[in-house]
Amino acid sequence: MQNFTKYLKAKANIPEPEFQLLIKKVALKNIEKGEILLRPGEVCRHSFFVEKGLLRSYTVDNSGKEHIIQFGSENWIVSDRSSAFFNEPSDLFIDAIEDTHVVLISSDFINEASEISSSFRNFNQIALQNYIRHQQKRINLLLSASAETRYMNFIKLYPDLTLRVPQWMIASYLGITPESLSRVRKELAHKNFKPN
Amino acid sequence: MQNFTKYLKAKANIPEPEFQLLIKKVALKNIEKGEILLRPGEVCRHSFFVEKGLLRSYTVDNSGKEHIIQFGSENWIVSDRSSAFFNEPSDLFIDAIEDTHVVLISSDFINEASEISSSFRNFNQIALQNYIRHQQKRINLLLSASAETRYMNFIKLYPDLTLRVPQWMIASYLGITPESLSRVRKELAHKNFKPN
DNA sequence: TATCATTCTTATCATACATCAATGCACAGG
DNA sequence: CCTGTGCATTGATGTATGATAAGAATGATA
Repeated sequence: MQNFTKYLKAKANIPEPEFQLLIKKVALKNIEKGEILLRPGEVCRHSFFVEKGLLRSYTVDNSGKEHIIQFGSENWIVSDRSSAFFNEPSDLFIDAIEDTHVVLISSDFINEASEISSSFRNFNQIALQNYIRHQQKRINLLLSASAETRYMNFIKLYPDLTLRVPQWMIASYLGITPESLSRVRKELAHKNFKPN
Repeated sequence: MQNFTKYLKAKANIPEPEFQLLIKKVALKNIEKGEILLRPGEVCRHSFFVEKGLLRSYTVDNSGKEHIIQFGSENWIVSDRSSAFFNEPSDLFIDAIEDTHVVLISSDFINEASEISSSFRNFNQIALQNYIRHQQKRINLLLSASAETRYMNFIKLYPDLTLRVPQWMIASYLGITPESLSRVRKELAHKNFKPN
Protein backbone atom coordinates (compact mmCIF):
# COMPACT_ATOMS: atom_id res chain seq x y z
CA MET A 1 0.00 0.00 0.00
CA GLN A 2 2.92 2.32 0.69
CA ASN A 3 4.01 2.70 -2.88
CA PHE A 4 0.49 3.32 -4.05
CA THR A 5 -0.29 6.09 -1.60
CA LYS A 6 3.05 7.70 -2.29
CA TYR A 7 2.40 7.43 -6.01
CA LEU A 8 -1.07 8.87 -5.77
CA LYS A 9 -0.04 11.73 -3.53
CA ALA A 10 2.80 12.62 -5.81
CA LYS A 11 0.66 12.60 -8.94
CA ALA A 12 -2.64 14.01 -7.76
CA ASN A 13 -3.07 16.66 -5.17
CA ILE A 14 -6.08 15.37 -3.25
CA PRO A 15 -7.02 17.01 0.07
CA GLU A 16 -6.23 14.73 3.00
CA PRO A 17 -9.77 14.02 4.23
CA GLU A 18 -11.00 13.04 0.78
CA PHE A 19 -7.83 11.08 0.29
CA GLN A 20 -8.56 9.00 3.36
CA LEU A 21 -12.05 8.26 2.12
CA LEU A 22 -10.83 7.32 -1.31
CA ILE A 23 -8.07 5.09 -0.14
CA LYS A 24 -10.61 2.88 1.57
CA LYS A 25 -12.01 2.01 -1.83
CA VAL A 26 -8.96 0.10 -2.97
CA ALA A 27 -8.09 -3.42 -1.91
CA LEU A 28 -4.85 -5.32 -1.61
CA LYS A 29 -4.13 -8.70 -3.03
CA ASN A 30 -1.27 -11.14 -3.08
CA ILE A 31 -0.74 -12.98 -6.32
CA GLU A 32 1.33 -16.08 -6.73
CA LYS A 33 3.67 -16.49 -9.63
CA GLY A 34 1.66 -17.86 -12.53
CA GLU A 35 -1.70 -16.83 -11.16
CA ILE A 36 -4.08 -15.41 -13.74
CA LEU A 37 -5.84 -12.13 -13.00
CA LEU A 38 -7.76 -11.63 -16.22
CA ARG A 39 -8.79 -13.92 -19.07
CA PRO A 40 -10.11 -13.17 -22.55
CA GLY A 41 -13.88 -12.83 -22.47
CA GLU A 42 -13.94 -11.37 -18.99
CA VAL A 43 -14.50 -7.69 -18.39
CA CYS A 44 -11.50 -6.09 -16.73
CA ARG A 45 -13.00 -4.91 -13.44
CA HIS A 46 -9.79 -3.72 -11.85
CA SER A 47 -6.58 -2.08 -12.81
CA PHE A 48 -3.63 -3.54 -10.95
CA PHE A 49 -1.10 -1.25 -9.35
CA VAL A 50 2.04 -3.27 -8.67
CA GLU A 51 3.36 -2.69 -5.16
CA LYS A 52 5.99 -5.36 -5.48
CA GLY A 53 6.54 -8.00 -8.11
CA LEU A 54 5.92 -8.31 -11.82
CA LEU A 55 2.85 -8.72 -14.01
CA ARG A 56 2.31 -9.08 -17.71
CA SER A 57 -0.59 -8.75 -20.13
CA TYR A 58 -0.67 -10.76 -23.33
CA THR A 59 -2.83 -12.19 -26.06
CA VAL A 60 -2.89 -15.73 -27.37
CA ASP A 61 -3.44 -16.14 -31.10
CA ASN A 62 -5.26 -18.93 -32.97
CA SER A 63 -2.15 -21.04 -33.15
CA GLY A 64 -1.68 -20.77 -29.41
CA LYS A 65 1.23 -18.37 -29.46
CA GLU A 66 1.51 -15.71 -26.78
CA HIS A 67 2.15 -12.07 -27.61
CA ILE A 68 3.10 -9.88 -24.73
CA ILE A 69 1.45 -6.48 -24.69
CA GLN A 70 2.86 -5.06 -21.49
CA PHE A 71 5.06 -5.75 -18.51
CA GLY A 72 4.40 -4.07 -15.19
CA SER A 73 6.83 -3.98 -12.30
CA GLU A 74 6.82 -1.83 -9.17
CA ASN A 75 4.78 1.38 -9.47
CA TRP A 76 3.28 0.42 -12.80
CA ILE A 77 -0.38 -0.10 -13.52
CA VAL A 78 -1.40 -3.12 -15.54
CA SER A 79 -4.87 -3.25 -16.99
CA ASP A 80 -6.91 -3.67 -20.09
CA ARG A 81 -7.87 -0.03 -20.24
CA SER A 82 -10.33 -0.46 -23.06
CA SER A 83 -12.15 -3.30 -21.41
CA ALA A 84 -12.27 -1.48 -18.09
CA PHE A 85 -13.40 1.80 -19.58
CA PHE A 86 -15.96 0.53 -22.04
CA ASN A 87 -17.10 -2.38 -19.91
CA GLU A 88 -16.54 -4.78 -22.73
CA PRO A 89 -14.97 -8.23 -22.72
CA SER A 90 -11.19 -8.20 -22.85
CA ASP A 91 -9.07 -10.20 -25.21
CA LEU A 92 -6.08 -10.15 -22.93
CA PHE A 93 -4.63 -12.36 -20.29
CA ILE A 94 -3.03 -10.78 -17.26
CA ASP A 95 -0.88 -12.93 -15.02
CA ALA A 96 2.01 -12.78 -12.60
CA ILE A 97 5.60 -13.45 -13.64
CA GLU A 98 6.73 -13.24 -10.01
CA ASP A 99 4.92 -13.47 -6.71
CA THR A 100 3.27 -10.10 -6.67
CA HIS A 101 1.59 -7.69 -4.33
CA VAL A 102 -1.02 -5.52 -6.05
CA VAL A 103 -3.50 -2.77 -5.28
CA LEU A 104 -6.86 -3.33 -6.93
CA ILE A 105 -8.20 -0.15 -8.50
CA SER A 106 -11.82 -0.29 -9.57
CA SER A 107 -13.47 1.94 -12.15
CA ASP A 108 -15.54 3.29 -9.28
CA PHE A 109 -12.40 4.47 -7.61
CA ILE A 110 -11.33 6.33 -10.69
CA ASN A 111 -14.74 7.88 -11.21
CA GLU A 112 -15.05 9.04 -7.62
CA ALA A 113 -11.54 10.38 -7.54
CA SER A 114 -12.27 12.26 -10.74
CA GLU A 115 -15.34 13.84 -9.21
CA ILE A 116 -13.60 14.82 -6.03
CA SER A 117 -10.43 16.22 -7.48
CA SER A 118 -9.67 18.12 -10.63
CA SER A 119 -6.07 17.38 -9.87
CA PHE A 120 -6.80 13.68 -10.15
CA ARG A 121 -8.65 14.24 -13.41
CA ASN A 122 -5.65 16.03 -14.68
CA PHE A 123 -3.31 13.27 -13.59
CA ASN A 124 -5.51 10.67 -15.24
CA GLN A 125 -5.48 12.68 -18.42
CA ILE A 126 -1.71 12.81 -18.39
CA ALA A 127 -1.51 9.09 -17.75
CA LEU A 128 -3.70 8.41 -20.77
CA GLN A 129 -1.64 10.69 -22.96
CA ASN A 130 1.55 9.07 -21.78
CA TYR A 131 0.16 5.71 -22.62
CA ILE A 132 -0.79 6.88 -26.09
CA ARG A 133 2.70 8.24 -26.66
CA HIS A 134 4.17 4.96 -25.54
CA GLN A 135 1.96 2.93 -27.85
CA GLN A 136 2.78 5.27 -30.70
CA LYS A 137 6.48 4.64 -30.28
CA ARG A 138 5.94 0.94 -30.18
CA ILE A 139 3.88 0.96 -33.36
CA ASN A 140 6.51 3.00 -35.09
CA LEU A 141 9.24 0.60 -34.01
CA LEU A 142 7.26 -2.40 -35.17
CA LEU A 143 6.72 -0.73 -38.52
CA SER A 144 10.22 0.49 -39.09
CA ALA A 145 12.85 -1.29 -37.02
CA SER A 146 14.66 -4.62 -37.19
CA ALA A 147 14.57 -7.16 -34.38
CA GLU A 148 18.00 -6.01 -33.28
CA THR A 149 17.01 -2.37 -33.09
CA ARG A 150 13.86 -3.20 -31.20
CA TYR A 151 15.80 -5.26 -28.72
CA MET A 152 18.35 -2.53 -28.10
CA ASN A 153 15.53 -0.12 -27.60
CA PHE A 154 13.96 -2.48 -25.10
CA ILE A 155 17.17 -2.76 -23.11
CA LYS A 156 17.56 0.98 -22.97
CA LEU A 157 13.96 1.50 -21.96
CA TYR A 158 13.66 -1.31 -19.43
CA PRO A 159 17.11 -2.25 -18.13
CA ASP A 160 15.58 -3.68 -14.97
CA LEU A 161 13.11 -5.85 -16.85
CA THR A 162 15.84 -7.17 -19.08
CA LEU A 163 17.22 -8.90 -16.02
CA ARG A 164 14.01 -10.01 -14.34
CA VAL A 165 12.08 -11.28 -17.34
CA PRO A 166 12.95 -14.55 -19.06
CA GLN A 167 14.29 -14.07 -22.53
CA TRP A 168 11.51 -15.84 -24.27
CA MET A 169 9.06 -13.30 -22.88
CA ILE A 170 11.17 -10.43 -24.12
CA ALA A 171 11.15 -12.11 -27.51
CA SER A 172 7.39 -12.32 -27.32
CA TYR A 173 7.17 -8.63 -26.47
CA LEU A 174 9.39 -7.79 -29.43
CA GLY A 175 7.39 -9.93 -31.82
CA ILE A 176 10.11 -12.50 -32.55
CA THR A 177 10.91 -16.05 -31.46
CA PRO A 178 13.23 -16.85 -28.54
CA GLU A 179 15.65 -18.43 -31.00
CA SER A 180 15.83 -15.24 -33.01
CA LEU A 181 16.45 -13.21 -29.91
CA SER A 182 19.26 -15.56 -28.97
CA ARG A 183 20.84 -14.96 -32.35
CA VAL A 184 20.41 -11.21 -32.07
CA ARG A 185 22.14 -11.27 -28.70
CA LYS A 186 25.02 -13.27 -30.10
CA GLU A 187 25.43 -10.75 -32.90
CA LEU A 188 25.40 -7.87 -30.47
CA ALA A 189 27.99 -9.56 -28.27
CA HIS A 190 30.29 -9.96 -31.28
CA LYS A 191 29.84 -6.36 -32.30
CA ASN A 192 30.73 -5.15 -28.84
CA PHE A 193 33.90 -7.21 -28.62
CA LYS A 194 35.15 -6.13 -32.01
CA PRO A 195 33.96 -2.66 -32.69
CA ASN A 196 35.09 -1.67 -36.18
CA MET B 1 -17.50 23.78 -41.04
CA GLN B 2 -20.77 21.90 -41.32
CA ASN B 3 -19.41 18.48 -40.54
CA PHE B 4 -17.46 19.76 -37.60
CA THR B 5 -20.36 21.48 -35.90
CA LYS B 6 -22.55 18.48 -36.52
CA TYR B 7 -19.85 16.23 -35.13
CA LEU B 8 -19.31 18.34 -32.06
CA LYS B 9 -23.00 18.73 -31.32
CA ALA B 10 -23.54 15.02 -31.66
CA LYS B 11 -20.64 14.11 -29.38
CA ALA B 12 -20.72 16.79 -26.73
CA ASN B 13 -23.79 18.43 -25.37
CA ILE B 14 -22.70 22.04 -25.10
CA PRO B 15 -25.32 24.75 -24.40
CA GLU B 16 -25.95 26.87 -27.48
CA PRO B 17 -24.55 30.23 -26.26
CA GLU B 18 -21.28 28.66 -25.12
CA PHE B 19 -21.20 26.67 -28.30
CA GLN B 20 -21.36 29.85 -30.37
CA LEU B 21 -18.49 31.35 -28.41
CA LEU B 22 -16.39 28.25 -28.74
CA ILE B 23 -16.94 27.78 -32.40
CA LYS B 24 -15.36 31.16 -33.02
CA LYS B 25 -12.07 29.74 -31.73
CA VAL B 26 -11.59 27.35 -34.60
CA ALA B 27 -10.36 28.29 -38.03
CA LEU B 28 -10.82 26.85 -41.47
CA LYS B 29 -8.10 26.05 -43.92
CA ASN B 30 -7.84 24.66 -47.41
CA ILE B 31 -4.95 22.34 -48.05
CA GLU B 32 -3.65 21.36 -51.43
CA LYS B 33 -2.74 17.81 -52.20
CA GLY B 34 0.83 17.25 -51.05
CA GLU B 35 0.90 20.24 -48.72
CA ILE B 36 2.65 19.56 -45.43
CA LEU B 37 0.90 20.55 -42.20
CA LEU B 38 3.42 19.32 -39.66
CA ARG B 39 7.08 18.38 -39.78
CA PRO B 40 9.31 16.52 -37.33
CA GLY B 41 10.81 18.92 -34.84
CA GLU B 42 7.80 21.22 -34.85
CA VAL B 43 5.30 21.25 -32.03
CA CYS B 44 1.86 20.18 -33.19
CA ARG B 45 -0.17 23.32 -32.48
CA HIS B 46 -3.38 22.16 -34.06
CA SER B 47 -5.39 19.04 -34.49
CA PHE B 48 -6.94 18.81 -37.93
CA PHE B 49 -10.56 17.88 -38.30
CA VAL B 50 -11.13 16.77 -41.88
CA GLU B 51 -14.22 18.36 -43.36
CA LYS B 52 -13.54 17.00 -46.81
CA GLY B 53 -10.50 15.28 -48.20
CA LEU B 54 -7.79 13.01 -46.87
CA LEU B 55 -4.78 13.48 -44.62
CA ARG B 56 -2.07 11.18 -43.39
CA SER B 57 0.52 11.20 -40.63
CA TYR B 58 3.77 9.34 -41.02
CA THR B 59 7.37 9.02 -39.88
CA VAL B 60 10.47 8.83 -42.03
CA ASP B 61 13.23 6.55 -40.80
CA ASN B 62 17.01 6.93 -41.17
CA SER B 63 17.03 5.21 -44.52
CA GLY B 64 14.37 7.61 -45.80
CA LYS B 65 11.50 5.17 -45.76
CA GLU B 66 8.04 6.42 -44.83
CA HIS B 67 5.88 4.64 -42.29
CA ILE B 68 2.27 5.69 -42.19
CA ILE B 69 0.82 6.07 -38.73
CA GLN B 70 -2.67 7.21 -39.56
CA PHE B 71 -5.04 8.13 -42.35
CA GLY B 72 -7.81 10.62 -41.79
CA SER B 73 -10.74 11.17 -44.10
CA GLU B 74 -14.01 13.02 -43.54
CA ASN B 75 -14.96 13.44 -39.87
CA TRP B 76 -11.64 12.17 -38.59
CA ILE B 77 -9.16 14.11 -36.56
CA VAL B 78 -5.51 13.91 -37.50
CA SER B 79 -2.94 15.13 -35.04
CA ASP B 80 0.17 14.26 -33.12
CA ARG B 81 -1.67 13.98 -29.84
CA SER B 82 1.46 13.60 -27.77
CA SER B 83 3.16 16.58 -29.28
CA ALA B 84 0.05 18.71 -28.94
CA PHE B 85 -0.67 17.66 -25.38
CA PHE B 86 2.85 17.79 -23.98
CA ASN B 87 3.98 20.70 -26.11
CA GLU B 88 6.99 18.77 -27.28
CA PRO B 89 8.48 18.46 -30.75
CA SER B 90 6.77 15.94 -32.96
CA ASP B 91 8.50 13.27 -34.95
CA LEU B 92 5.69 13.00 -37.44
CA PHE B 93 4.84 14.47 -40.77
CA ILE B 94 1.26 15.31 -41.55
CA ASP B 95 0.31 16.04 -45.14
CA ALA B 96 -2.59 15.92 -47.54
CA ILE B 97 -3.23 12.98 -49.85
CA GLU B 98 -6.06 14.85 -51.55
CA ASP B 99 -7.05 18.51 -51.67
CA THR B 100 -8.49 18.89 -48.23
CA HIS B 101 -10.66 21.19 -46.22
CA VAL B 102 -9.81 21.14 -42.50
CA VAL B 103 -10.91 22.73 -39.25
CA LEU B 104 -7.99 23.81 -37.11
CA ILE B 105 -8.48 22.86 -33.49
CA SER B 106 -6.05 24.43 -31.06
CA SER B 107 -5.18 23.12 -27.61
CA ASP B 108 -6.82 26.27 -26.29
CA PHE B 109 -10.04 25.23 -27.86
CA ILE B 110 -9.91 21.87 -26.16
CA ASN B 111 -9.02 23.36 -22.81
CA GLU B 112 -11.76 25.94 -22.91
CA ALA B 113 -14.34 23.47 -24.09
CA SER B 114 -13.29 21.18 -21.24
CA GLU B 115 -13.80 23.95 -18.73
CA ILE B 116 -17.17 24.94 -20.08
CA SER B 117 -18.69 21.55 -20.52
CA SER B 118 -18.37 18.33 -18.58
CA SER B 119 -20.04 16.71 -21.53
CA PHE B 120 -17.13 17.78 -23.69
CA ARG B 121 -14.66 16.46 -21.11
CA ASN B 122 -16.47 13.20 -21.24
CA PHE B 123 -16.41 13.10 -25.00
CA ASN B 124 -12.73 13.85 -25.04
CA GLN B 125 -12.13 11.07 -22.57
CA ILE B 126 -14.00 8.63 -24.76
CA ALA B 127 -12.08 9.76 -27.79
CA LEU B 128 -8.78 9.10 -26.02
CA GLN B 129 -9.89 5.69 -24.88
CA ASN B 130 -11.05 4.83 -28.37
CA TYR B 131 -7.72 5.84 -29.71
CA ILE B 132 -5.95 3.64 -27.17
CA ARG B 133 -8.11 0.69 -28.10
CA HIS B 134 -7.36 1.25 -31.73
CA GLN B 135 -3.61 1.42 -31.15
CA GLN B 136 -3.80 -1.70 -29.01
CA LYS B 137 -5.38 -3.65 -31.83
CA ARG B 138 -2.79 -2.45 -34.25
CA ILE B 139 0.07 -3.44 -31.99
CA ASN B 140 -1.44 -6.85 -31.52
CA LEU B 141 -1.82 -7.32 -35.25
CA LEU B 142 1.75 -6.25 -35.91
CA LEU B 143 2.95 -8.71 -33.29
CA SER B 144 0.85 -11.65 -34.33
CA ALA B 145 -0.48 -11.47 -37.86
CA SER B 146 0.93 -12.06 -41.33
CA ALA B 147 0.95 -9.40 -44.03
CA GLU B 148 -2.08 -11.04 -45.60
CA THR B 149 -4.09 -11.03 -42.40
CA ARG B 150 -3.20 -7.43 -41.70
CA TYR B 151 -4.28 -6.42 -45.19
CA MET B 152 -7.61 -8.19 -44.90
CA ASN B 153 -8.14 -6.52 -41.60
CA PHE B 154 -7.39 -3.15 -43.18
CA ILE B 155 -9.91 -3.70 -45.96
CA LYS B 156 -12.60 -4.64 -43.51
CA LEU B 157 -11.85 -1.68 -41.28
CA TYR B 158 -11.38 0.95 -43.98
CA PRO B 159 -13.18 -0.11 -47.15
CA ASP B 160 -13.44 3.50 -48.29
CA LEU B 161 -9.74 4.17 -47.79
CA THR B 162 -8.83 1.03 -49.67
CA LEU B 163 -10.20 2.75 -52.75
CA ARG B 164 -8.96 6.28 -52.16
CA VAL B 165 -5.44 5.59 -50.98
CA PRO B 166 -2.67 4.48 -53.35
CA GLN B 167 -1.50 0.95 -52.66
CA TRP B 168 2.01 1.85 -51.72
CA MET B 169 0.62 3.91 -48.85
CA ILE B 170 -1.49 1.04 -47.63
CA ALA B 171 1.63 -1.11 -47.77
CA SER B 172 3.42 1.49 -45.71
CA TYR B 173 0.62 1.49 -43.16
CA LEU B 174 0.79 -2.29 -42.94
CA GLY B 175 4.55 -2.31 -42.56
CA ILE B 176 5.38 -4.07 -45.83
CA THR B 177 6.67 -3.04 -49.26
CA PRO B 178 4.38 -2.18 -52.17
CA GLU B 179 5.70 -5.22 -54.01
CA SER B 180 4.71 -7.50 -51.17
CA LEU B 181 1.26 -6.01 -51.02
CA SER B 182 0.84 -6.55 -54.72
CA ARG B 183 1.67 -10.23 -54.22
CA VAL B 184 -0.65 -10.55 -51.28
CA ARG B 185 -3.46 -9.15 -53.39
CA LYS B 186 -2.71 -11.59 -56.17
CA GLU B 187 -2.85 -14.49 -53.70
CA LEU B 188 -6.14 -13.28 -52.33
CA ALA B 189 -7.60 -12.94 -55.81
CA HIS B 190 -6.66 -16.54 -56.58
CA LYS B 191 -8.17 -17.78 -53.37
CA ASN B 192 -11.42 -16.02 -54.07
CA PHE B 193 -11.74 -17.36 -57.60
CA LYS B 194 -11.05 -20.91 -56.58
CA PRO B 195 -12.37 -21.42 -53.11
CA ASN B 196 -11.44 -24.93 -52.02
C1' DT C 1 24.27 -34.64 -4.48
C1' DA C 2 21.18 -36.50 -7.90
C1' DT C 3 17.21 -35.46 -10.53
C1' DC C 4 14.19 -32.98 -13.09
C1' DA C 5 12.21 -28.97 -15.43
C1' DT C 6 12.85 -24.72 -17.55
C1' DT C 7 15.41 -21.71 -20.21
C1' DC C 8 18.89 -20.63 -23.46
C1' DT C 9 21.73 -21.79 -27.24
C1' DT C 10 23.09 -23.95 -31.60
C1' DA C 11 22.33 -26.04 -35.97
C1' DT C 12 19.56 -27.10 -40.01
C1' DC C 13 16.30 -26.19 -43.07
C1' DA C 14 12.00 -23.65 -44.58
C1' DT C 15 9.54 -19.47 -45.61
C1' DA C 16 7.84 -14.77 -45.65
C1' DC C 17 9.11 -10.77 -46.98
C1' DA C 18 12.69 -7.35 -48.90
C1' DT C 19 15.49 -5.77 -52.65
C1' DC C 20 16.58 -4.83 -57.25
C1' DA C 21 15.42 -4.42 -61.87
C1' DA C 22 12.31 -4.45 -65.78
C1' DT C 23 7.84 -3.76 -67.83
C1' DG C 24 3.27 -2.03 -68.48
C1' DC C 25 -0.14 1.30 -67.68
C1' DA C 26 -2.58 5.46 -67.00
C1' DC C 27 -2.72 10.06 -66.96
C1' DA C 28 -1.00 15.07 -67.34
C1' DG C 29 1.41 18.61 -69.81
C1' DG C 30 3.81 20.22 -73.53
C1' DC D 1 0.32 13.05 -80.32
C1' DC D 2 4.33 12.08 -77.88
C1' DT D 3 6.64 11.87 -73.59
C1' DG D 4 7.51 12.04 -68.74
C1' DT D 5 6.12 10.73 -64.20
C1' DG D 6 4.01 7.87 -60.74
C1' DC D 7 2.08 3.61 -59.64
C1' DA D 8 1.23 -1.41 -59.95
C1' DT D 9 2.85 -5.73 -61.33
C1' DT D 10 6.17 -9.42 -62.10
C1' DG D 11 10.43 -12.09 -61.82
C1' DA D 12 14.94 -13.23 -59.91
C1' DT D 13 17.46 -13.29 -55.96
C1' DG D 14 18.80 -12.21 -51.10
C1' DT D 15 18.13 -12.04 -46.17
C1' DA D 16 16.03 -12.00 -41.76
C1' DT D 17 13.41 -14.55 -39.17
C1' DG D 18 10.49 -18.81 -38.27
C1' DA D 19 10.15 -23.96 -37.36
C1' DT D 20 11.99 -27.90 -35.66
C1' DA D 21 15.00 -30.57 -33.11
C1' DA D 22 18.81 -31.38 -30.25
C1' DG D 23 22.08 -30.19 -26.82
C1' DA D 24 23.93 -27.09 -22.79
C1' DA D 25 23.23 -24.48 -19.00
C1' DT D 26 20.78 -23.07 -15.09
C1' DG D 27 18.06 -23.56 -11.24
C1' DA D 28 14.60 -25.84 -8.24
C1' DT D 29 13.45 -29.87 -5.41
C1' DA D 30 14.01 -34.02 -3.18
